[in-house]
Amino acid sequence: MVTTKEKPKTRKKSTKAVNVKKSVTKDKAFNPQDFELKWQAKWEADKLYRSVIDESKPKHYALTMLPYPSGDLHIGHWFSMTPPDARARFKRMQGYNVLFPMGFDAFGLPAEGAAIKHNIHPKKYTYENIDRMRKQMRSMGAMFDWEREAVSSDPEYYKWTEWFFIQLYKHGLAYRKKATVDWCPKDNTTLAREQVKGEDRVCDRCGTPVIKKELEQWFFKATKYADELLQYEGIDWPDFIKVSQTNWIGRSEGASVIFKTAPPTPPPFSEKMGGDQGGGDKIEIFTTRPDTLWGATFMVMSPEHPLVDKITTPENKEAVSEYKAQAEKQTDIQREAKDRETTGVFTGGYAINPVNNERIPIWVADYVLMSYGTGAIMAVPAHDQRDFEFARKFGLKVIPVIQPEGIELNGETMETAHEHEGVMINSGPFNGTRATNDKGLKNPAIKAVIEWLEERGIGKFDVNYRYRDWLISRQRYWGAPIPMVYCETHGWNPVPEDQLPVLLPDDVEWKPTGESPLKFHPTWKHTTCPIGGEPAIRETDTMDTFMCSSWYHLRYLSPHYDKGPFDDAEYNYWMPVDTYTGGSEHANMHLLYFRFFHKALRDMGITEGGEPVMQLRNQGMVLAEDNSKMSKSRGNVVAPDVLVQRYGADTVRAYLMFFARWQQGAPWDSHGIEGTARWMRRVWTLFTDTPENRPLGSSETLRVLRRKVHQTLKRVTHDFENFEFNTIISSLMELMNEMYRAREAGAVGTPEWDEATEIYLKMLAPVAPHITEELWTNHLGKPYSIHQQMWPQVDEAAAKEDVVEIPVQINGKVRDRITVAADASEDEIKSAALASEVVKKYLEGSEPKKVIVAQKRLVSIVL
RNA sequence: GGGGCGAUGGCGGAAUCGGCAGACGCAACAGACUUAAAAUCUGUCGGUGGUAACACCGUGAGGGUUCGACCCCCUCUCGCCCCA
Repeated sequence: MVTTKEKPKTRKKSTKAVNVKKSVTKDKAFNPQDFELKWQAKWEADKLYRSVIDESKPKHYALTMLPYPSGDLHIGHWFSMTPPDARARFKRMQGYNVLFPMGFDAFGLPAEGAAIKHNIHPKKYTYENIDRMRKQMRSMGAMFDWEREAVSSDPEYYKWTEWFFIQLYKHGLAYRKKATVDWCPKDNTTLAREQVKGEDRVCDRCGTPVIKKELEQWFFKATKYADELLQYEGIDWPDFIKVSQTNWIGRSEGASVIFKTAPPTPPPFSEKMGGDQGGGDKIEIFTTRPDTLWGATFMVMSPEHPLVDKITTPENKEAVSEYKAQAEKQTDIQREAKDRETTGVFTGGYAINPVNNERIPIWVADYVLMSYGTGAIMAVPAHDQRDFEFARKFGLKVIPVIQPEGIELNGETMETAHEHEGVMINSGPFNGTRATNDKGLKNPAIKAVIEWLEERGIGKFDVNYRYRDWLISRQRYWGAPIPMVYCETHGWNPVPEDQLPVLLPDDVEWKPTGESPLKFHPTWKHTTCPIGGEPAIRETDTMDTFMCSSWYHLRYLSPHYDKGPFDDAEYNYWMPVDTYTGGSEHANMHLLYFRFFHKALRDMGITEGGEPVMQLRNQGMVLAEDNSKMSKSRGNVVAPDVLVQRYGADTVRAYLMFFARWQQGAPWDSHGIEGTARWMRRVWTLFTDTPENRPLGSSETLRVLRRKVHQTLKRVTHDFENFEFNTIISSLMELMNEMYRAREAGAVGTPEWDEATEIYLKMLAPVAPHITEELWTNHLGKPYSIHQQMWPQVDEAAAKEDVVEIPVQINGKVRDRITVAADASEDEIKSAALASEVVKKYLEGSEPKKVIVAQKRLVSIVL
């Protein structure tokens, strides 16, 4: 059947709901305080959320980043935990055996800060905070399995953190090295590269600019996994996290080339020119542009480069050592700042460019950092802007070797470096070779030069990474001790595993001296060598807390297990993590350490599989109402406790799912929650307040109701799966409005109504666990607990519309709407459209040029 | 400077595949109920013009592809994040 609607009336559904007389069977008013605590207590007593291995069910490990016990749960914690809790509950109703654990990342600096500032012991501070936060978390009504709670500062936890360190050490993945490292002068500790942020090179934790220090520290060999960490096959992670990690690892292809130092001064009458009267020391450099080797007119070494002193000639000694001294004092900010003046000094030494045997001067400049590459570079001023500026400032030669099309570069007069494609010139055998803009071996010029270098044994293909090994030592007290012992005779050795854990002593003074507080403990550090029994000294630094959080997902599996870090049976059942949720600020820190750690464990035979987490999703941030960041210091933190007291946990949970796109976040809106609270009240009323003496609803009413129920179910199921929490709530609001209409139209008492109420509560249960349990168990009289019910099945036939309204466009503008049966064919739709009065008017008797029926959703007529 | 993400009413956002832009909610306004207020209920709510029917404009700006673009392509502006 096909009909034409005469008028494209307003599309708004007529909501002329009668302002019906109020009901009679009025239950008590909606008051979440009446039942939220009651149900929380019952669920806990009944162990409703206890997750135990059940081979008969598919498992789902839903992990959410564990919090630092800062003292009070803020709205951001709720935002990061309750929507994933709802999703975990949804998964459970779908028949999965769900593990959704919680714990505390309890070591770390703030506890020590509190110790120094308020003279509270870090342990006391931490555990009091944990107690408070545990209580606050219980008010969320989340399905955390508290019997699996893990606290990283418990000896039964950090025993295994230490154990992992020893395993890494034994497998050559942990090593001690003297290096120039980043030091935060405020937190008085070294930091890993990842923990130094931004242009200003500031400490990730406190925002203080870092300085460089030469220190002997413990590192993990994360770079061993650089290439593997670049592989993301088989894991469903957001692109921006993968891009961020890829950039962080910073793989670049190029060549390492050996330059040799030349004799300091060419002896004027030597017969052995180019021979080995002095000089001949190898200087290895890495370059991503071996195609520009012929244009290398000087070299630059980092002031810390070990060869600097050797090559510096007596006349330049003073200038060089002065320069080195001032460079040492500079922070990274100063050394790497873009706008600062180029500085450097000539060493008096020369190197031989191995491709053309040119003698080129060696300079020292602090823009070359020892920590990047090899600490020395070849400078090609014609094709690198920084080298170009350096050459111009100090009057060094500029030789173009890549000629761009149509322009002739002149080394004397050019004003900027030419960093792009062209044809090779002044490059001996390579003249005329085309260099493209491609990087690495994809660039034919680079590929050809590398082959040539390899044939001659003066260089080879090489890959350089930005990524550094993970510096794990922290000069702080409140962390897991590094279980290593040093003795004069046997050097560094791990504490025997049967002596673990190395316990953190309680009686320590926390003076911010820049040295580890454990160093000043009168007895703690003194021990005996595990090899020879001689007096020995313990490592007094503690581990980076990111070490603790690299394996917490494994401790949840069996938090009290004492024969290993985790119970294999639990591991085999639950791992890997199916869904991991948390903030994206950890892209290059925790999330990278986490992946590295898992790969290392795999190679040590401790676990299987190289990836800990299959699916990762990141929530956005809840900002303050004025769009600024929420922080204690600004005093704009929204406290969930107050909201729970006022609206109930269900409303707070629902509002957090509704008020923003979860993966994006938004500024907080304290008015907005009223709308969600109103919705909850209306749901309550819908179920508890039945209007009487309504004539039984028509079959049309019931069909419309049933259709909406199943359409909503379909949508909600899809949206839970895809973390689209806001539209779950809006669909449920829509369905409730429809149910109010159906109720007024007499649907109550029909099987359709009963189905609607049942499905409604099941869909709402993951979002609002308390109100749904109350309505399900006490008002509908269904068997406890709603949280053990199965997720309903969509009845596709019921969800289908039987008539559809199709807009008709004429020359791209909607001019009419026709109503056709949902199963009308395209031809039927087409003739219905052409039969429309409005269309006829526009056609004025002529034939349309073109009529397109688009997927039975729209008709487009071109005149 | 490089990379990523984003920009839709007063606000948060919706539009599942290139096919009715603005669902759902907040705020606002009007009305019902009330001695009054709150709560609740009803209605209006992108802009311009018009009593109205309706017309035109409208998804950061400009261009392109297409019967048709919030969606795809190019250029630009702004904002946030990461890296230099």
